[in-house]
Amino acid sequence: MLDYTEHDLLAQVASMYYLEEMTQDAIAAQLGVSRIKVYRLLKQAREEQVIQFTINWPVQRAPEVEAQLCNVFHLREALVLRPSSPDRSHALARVGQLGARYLEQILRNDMVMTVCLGRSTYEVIHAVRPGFQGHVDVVQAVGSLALAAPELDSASLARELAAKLGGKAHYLTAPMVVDSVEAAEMLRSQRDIQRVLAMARRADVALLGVGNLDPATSEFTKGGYLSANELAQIRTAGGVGDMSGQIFTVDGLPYTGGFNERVIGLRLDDLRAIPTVMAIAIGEAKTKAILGALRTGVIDVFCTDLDTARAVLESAAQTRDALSIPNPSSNLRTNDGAV
Amino acid sequence: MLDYTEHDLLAQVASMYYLEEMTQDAIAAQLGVSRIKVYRLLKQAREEQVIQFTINWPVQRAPEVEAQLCNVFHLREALVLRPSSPDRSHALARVGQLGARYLEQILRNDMVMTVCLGRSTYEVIHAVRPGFQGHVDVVQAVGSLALAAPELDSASLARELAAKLGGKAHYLTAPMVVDSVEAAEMLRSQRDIQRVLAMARRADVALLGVGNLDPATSEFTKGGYLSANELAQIRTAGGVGDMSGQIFTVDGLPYTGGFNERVIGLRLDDLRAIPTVMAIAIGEAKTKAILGALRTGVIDVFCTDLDTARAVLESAAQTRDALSIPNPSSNLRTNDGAV
DNA sequence: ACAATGAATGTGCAAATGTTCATTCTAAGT
DNA sequence: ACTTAGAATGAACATTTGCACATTCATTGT
Repeated sequence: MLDYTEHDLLAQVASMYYLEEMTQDAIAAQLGVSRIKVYRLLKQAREEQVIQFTINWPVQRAPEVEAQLCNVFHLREALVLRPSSPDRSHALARVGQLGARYLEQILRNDMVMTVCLGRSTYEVIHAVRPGFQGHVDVVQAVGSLALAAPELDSASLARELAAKLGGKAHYLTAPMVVDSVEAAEMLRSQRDIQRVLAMARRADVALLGVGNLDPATSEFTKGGYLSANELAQIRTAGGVGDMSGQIFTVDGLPYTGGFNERVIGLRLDDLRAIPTVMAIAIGEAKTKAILGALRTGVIDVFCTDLDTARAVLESAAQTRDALSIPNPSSNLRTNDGAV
Repeated sequence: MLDYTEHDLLAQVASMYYLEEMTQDAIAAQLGVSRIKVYRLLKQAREEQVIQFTINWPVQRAPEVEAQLCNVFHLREALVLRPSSPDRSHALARVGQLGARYLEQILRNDMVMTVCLGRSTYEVIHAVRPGFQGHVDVVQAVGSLALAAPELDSASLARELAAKLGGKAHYLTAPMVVDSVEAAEMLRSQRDIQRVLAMARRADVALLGVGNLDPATSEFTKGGYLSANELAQIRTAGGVGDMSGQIFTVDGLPYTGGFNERVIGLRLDDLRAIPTVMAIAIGEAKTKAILGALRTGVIDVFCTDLDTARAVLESAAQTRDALSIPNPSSNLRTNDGAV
């Protein structure tokens, strides 16, 4: 961590350069240091996120679709980004920003958050702006995964978010998945882990991504915890996606094929008890996974883009038709999502 | 205002330059435009605040002093910045940031804000980050002043803030001060002005600076509405400062020498009726003005730095001693500030 | 005491950026 | 159709920035 005077100097220099638009030479002269030093301070300021660049994407939301999602899946809030540019490269970053703004608005001093892992979660956390008034502690919701991209791990995410929210990070010092149920139980009985899990359960807000068990992209396979084969088996047995490492079926029921028990982290029931669970996911490839996730009844606030939202609603309607529930008006509260 | 595709382009370019750290040449090549165009888009992106630089100052507050201020002046909240660097040049910017974060936290969708003019107000508004979830309309609390720095005028401040909060700005199309009471009444009876003033009175949140009637720096003299002489007279007659153009005495009573009636804007009584009035002021030169301001009972939330806070508390204690109120423990609610 | 290691600082140059001015395009008026 | 004001563009140049490398400074081990 950065100590007060260092941090203050970085802030000072960054402010002069980026806000007052002074040249590095001018700053150097005023502070009585060499220009190259100013250059290095600026570099450090960016690295340490003492200065943050926030892009204000033009956000257009889709209130009709948001209302539909809320009705069909009993959500408290849905945030649907209406995309414009054909270029989809920034879609996740923009949805992340949408989620981050929502988060910023609901957080209050002394709340506790819990986060899991993944790119969606990362994007939200990254888009949260520092300078929060007050302190929010952040607890890891699941164990750590040896990932290709270490910044996407739940531990680093917890750290980054805690730094932005002026609170402490609490780490779950365990792997996300272990080899046997016994090993998992053993770990869970450890004092440290018990304490952190208990804290996570009492969190005010949880932030989750939805994984879709795709052998090509799943963090499970990348981390070496599941082979492509095992994943395929799980999918055959009805698993469609996961949140916080907990796999569920397309009906939103926990997967019973014996994987979830080996995960060290919050269970779906734990999540359901958290007052505000916010989930982010985009991509039509994730349609089934998202459908299952929304039906678990875990999610209170869901954040996505228009294409995904439409695909999910479409898919939900089809399933409903297949179950021959008559006339499912989107204005009536149906019971699909409840568990 | 910026239309969607323009805004999107600016965001795109800004993201490539500041986040992905591409050179202007590379961006130009990828988008198929000239480098110079990219340069201009970047410039525009900064001007329009499509990209924003947020400095993460290590903010240290002074809770003891905050509590004292709250007690002595019956404030709902006091925000006191504990300064570190001997360099005071950034003090106002940082106090502004402190105020802005507080604002961001209390604002809710569909609220209405009202703002006056001045550098302090400007700093707060400038530090408010765009991307607010929802809409907040902003109403001018006082008429416009022909200022040296037009960006400090209430009309431009209202515009900037409204843009950031995704709402409409409502302008009070009148000068701040007119030559006679009759002229003022005439103006106030105009439909337009009546409407806007009524709206300002019903605002949920007001943002004010505290002026100290210093001939050298007062916006009144700069705007040509008061000569240095007149100002001196007002000070002799007991006026110590102003908020929203309304002058008050060190006891927090409205100044009765006949200036306030010529101002087109919210009166102190109007302000007192607004649920949340936030005021910002720093500088030991403003001690007396701030003391009077706090005693008007108008202010709910006060934002300043440590030196100023101490000076004001000191000054308040002296006045109390002079009035020989015994044993003014700071833990007891005294009655100084009430009007 | 003396080398050795590594962090902090400075130099010089190539690359990137900002600015000015002339030119081209656009569109509205006569 | 021609003119003209004003915006958008681009070329050329001055300034600023980033970086590789050299140097100094402090610290630790022998």
